Formats: sequence, C-alpha cells, structure tokens
Amino acid sequence: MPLQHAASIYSTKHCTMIKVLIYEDNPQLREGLSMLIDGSDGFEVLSAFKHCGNVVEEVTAFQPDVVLMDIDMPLVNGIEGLKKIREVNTDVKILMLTVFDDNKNVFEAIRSGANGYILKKTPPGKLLEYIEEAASGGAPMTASIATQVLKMFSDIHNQTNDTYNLSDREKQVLQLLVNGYSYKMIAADMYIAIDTVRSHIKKIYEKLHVNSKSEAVAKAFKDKLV
Amino acid sequence: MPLQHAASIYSTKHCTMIKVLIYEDNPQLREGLSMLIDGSDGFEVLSAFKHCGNVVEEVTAFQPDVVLMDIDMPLVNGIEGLKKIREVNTDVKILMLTVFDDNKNVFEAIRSGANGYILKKTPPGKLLEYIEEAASGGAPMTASIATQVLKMFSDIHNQTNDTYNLSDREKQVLQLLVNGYSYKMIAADMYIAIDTVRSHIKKIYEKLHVNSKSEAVAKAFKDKLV
DNA sequence: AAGGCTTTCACATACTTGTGTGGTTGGTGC
DNA sequence: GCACCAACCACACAAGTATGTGAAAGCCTT
Repeated sequence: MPLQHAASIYSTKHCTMIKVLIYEDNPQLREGLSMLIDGSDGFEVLSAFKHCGNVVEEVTAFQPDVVLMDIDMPLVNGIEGLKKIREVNTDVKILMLTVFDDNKNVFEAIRSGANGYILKKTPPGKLLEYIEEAASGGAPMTASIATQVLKMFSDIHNQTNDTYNLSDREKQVLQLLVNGYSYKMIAADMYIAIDTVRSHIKKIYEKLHVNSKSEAVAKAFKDKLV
Repeated sequence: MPLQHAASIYSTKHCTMIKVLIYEDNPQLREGLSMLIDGSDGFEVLSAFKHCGNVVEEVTAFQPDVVLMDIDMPLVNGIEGLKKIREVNTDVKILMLTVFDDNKNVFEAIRSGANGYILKKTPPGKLLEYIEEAASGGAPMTASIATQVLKMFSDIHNQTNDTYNLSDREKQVLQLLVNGYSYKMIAADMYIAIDTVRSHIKKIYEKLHVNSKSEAVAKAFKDKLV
C-alpha cells in the first residue's frame, strides 16, 4: 500500500512546493526517499508506490511535478512505466533512478522521454538538487551517465565515412543509386552511356566490397557516405 | 601575456592538485577565473591565455588535467582550439565555456570530443565542482545544456519510424533486403517460397511508395525502420 | 616516355527483379 | 456465417542488374 505522508501540514507556500511521486520497489529505499524529500523545504511527496502497474491513473490523479522512477522493478519495469506516463502526459518531469549506469537502459530511457537519469548512490543533497533542476526544466544526470550519453552521441555522429577512395564520378553515381535511380536514369542524368554507368558501378562495388545495388545503398547509409 | 600565479606555494599535496589551463579572451573573466580556481584548495591554474593560437604547444608543455575553453574567442574560436588539442591529446579533459547555450556549438563541441559544456553564469561553487567532475572522468554540463543534448539525442533516435503499417513478416523481409539478401536468399532464410518473398516485397513497396529494392533500402534507413 | 589512374564506351550472357494475375489457408472481428 | 487480412504459393513476361572481356582518350606522376 502506498505511503501517504501528512505533507499538507507543511504546504503553506503551496505554489512553490515541488510535488513528487515516487516509484520504488525496495521498501527501505522507498521510505527513505519519501522521508528525505518530504522532510525538505520546498518538496512534497504526494505518494510512493512499490510498483508501476497503475502509473497512468496515479500520475493523472496526483498531478505531480516530478516523478522518481526506479528502473528495476518487478512486473512492470521503470522504462515501461516511463513510456506509459509519456503516452498520456508529456509535461511531468520524470527522473529515472538506477543502481548502476547500464548503457542499454540509459539509452532506452532517453529515447522514451526521461528528463534525467541518476544513480541511487547519489548523495541526498545532490538528489534534492537534481529534483529541483528537473522541476525547473533541466535535465539532471550524474556525471557517469552524462559521460555515457556524450559518448553515444559522439559515436553516432563521428562514425567512419571515407577510406573507400571513391573517385568523384563514383561518388556521384553512388549518390544517384541511393536516390533510387536506375542505370538508365543515371546515364541520362549524367549524360553518359549506360555502359559507362555499369563500369562505374562495378568499380564502386569492388571498392565497397559489395555485389548488389541494395548492398551498396545500405553501406552508403551505414558509413555516412551520403 | 599569460597570467602566472604563484600557485606553487600552495602545492604541498602536488599529486591531488587539479592542474587547469584557461583560454578566455575577456580579461576580467580570465583574471576572475584564474583567481577563483587558483585560490581554491586542490586546484592549480598553470596559465591563462587570451587566445588559442598556440593551444597545441601550450597544452603539450603544461600538461594540464583540465582545460577551460571559451567558445567565443577572436581569431581561433574555442571549437577549433578543442579540435586542435584533440588531434594530439585525447586524455586531457576539456570543458567548454560559453555565455549562451547555442545549439550548434553544443553539438559541434560534443562531436569534437569536449568533456563538458558549461555556461559562464555558472556560480563559482558549481564551477569548481564541474572541474573536479571533469578531472575524475565525468561529463559535467549545466542543466540547460543537458536538456539540449538529451533532446538532440532523442530527436535522432525517435524520428518517424512506423506509420507504414508493415506486418511482422514484411518487416522481417525488409530487414533482410537491407542486409543485402537476394529474393532467393530471403526465401531460404525464411523457409518460404521465392514467390512468397515476391508478394511480401510487392506489398512492402506499395506501403513504402517505392518501386525498387534500393529505394526500399534507402527509405528504411532514412525513416529508421531498421 | 611509360605506367598508373579515371573516365568513357561496346557487346554478350546469365541472373535477379518488378509486375500481373491468379489461388489456398487460417485467424480476427462484426 | 461472412468479410477481411496476413501469409502462403504459382506461372509468365518484361525489364533491370551483375559480370566478363575488351578498348580508347585524357590526366598525373615518376
């Protein structure tokens, strides 16, 4: 059953209170987080749940500013919970909580619209700070998470390209192939004979180590040649 | 001319000192940063330069742990400086400093191997914290920067996809097409007749509004269907 | 001047793909 | 039950693609 703290007795300055909803299956941690946050000035824990089987209803009912969502929960995990919330509410800030900085989960959480991603070992002071940041539209992350995100980000945009030594004319042909042109159309477009197109393409295939149009197109995309 | 603070008089615990190099064209800010950082326990400013025309030599000579690099500098801007450093040194942590969270620059800096990206209006305490985080391998960012990075990241990986209503089997065929399989290979791989492959592919073409294999492959990449 | 490269073109052949027009089965929903 | 759709299969023909062999013109470097 959810903890219902008597938060209202502190709510004199209601408008400045950051309203928090907690999802965490571990009872100690759930209790601890609730106490910490609710006991701090400017924070109010609306409720704390041990699973996110009814996230949608709960978030809709409580209208929190920030949701703290554990990743590793039984039945419905935090990522699923996150997605469910995002289906109906794109405004509430969602902070993912996890014990370790697992690459796959970070990635998936970001994809799914998490506002921040922090480790459970984060010290209490920092945690409150992060919640505040999230509430005010920031994207708090622990440094180790940020490192990962930056790495993924830079991986994506720095990958390979060149090294195939395509000639200018070959690049041009490849570009047209990627655009879905047939040999005939390429020939027309480049004012050359279709047989010339053939020989260019044969050369391209050799250089890219492929042997069909679609493989060449796929490789062009993968290696950002286009 | 670079400021040379008498940092050595504090360097009793040399091994724990974080050695910082500063690039900032504004004299007040350069001086201010130097004073702040050098005057703090555990930090040592090796030198501070007003432009990064000789970054490579300077970084090589001083061997700092962390470089604070202003983005907006005359002649050679911070991004260029960053790139130059990264050509010869991938270990030193580089923190970009800027007055505003400009989308393009954030992007470019991350691509080029910046370890963090912080706003100049960051309060002094935070700044020192960020430098420490960078030195210990983290990726400090101000919340507004993090928000942007997450947004870009999520933009990239969330774009379009569905809306074509491909059936499971069709998706599977498309995946194999993208991998460069011929109809014959797909048939073998999926244990179905080649004519079935044909009809699947015909359906796929209809749904994607294309009429050739390579167009389908290109579209699959563009729309992140794969 | 000679060798290497790109670019151009030609002819031939086997294979792959695109399209049309059929058909059967089995599951879902009204 | 009936309509609908996904998934399966078949045959045929036109068009496109892949591969081989060969060759000529121009540019760049040694």
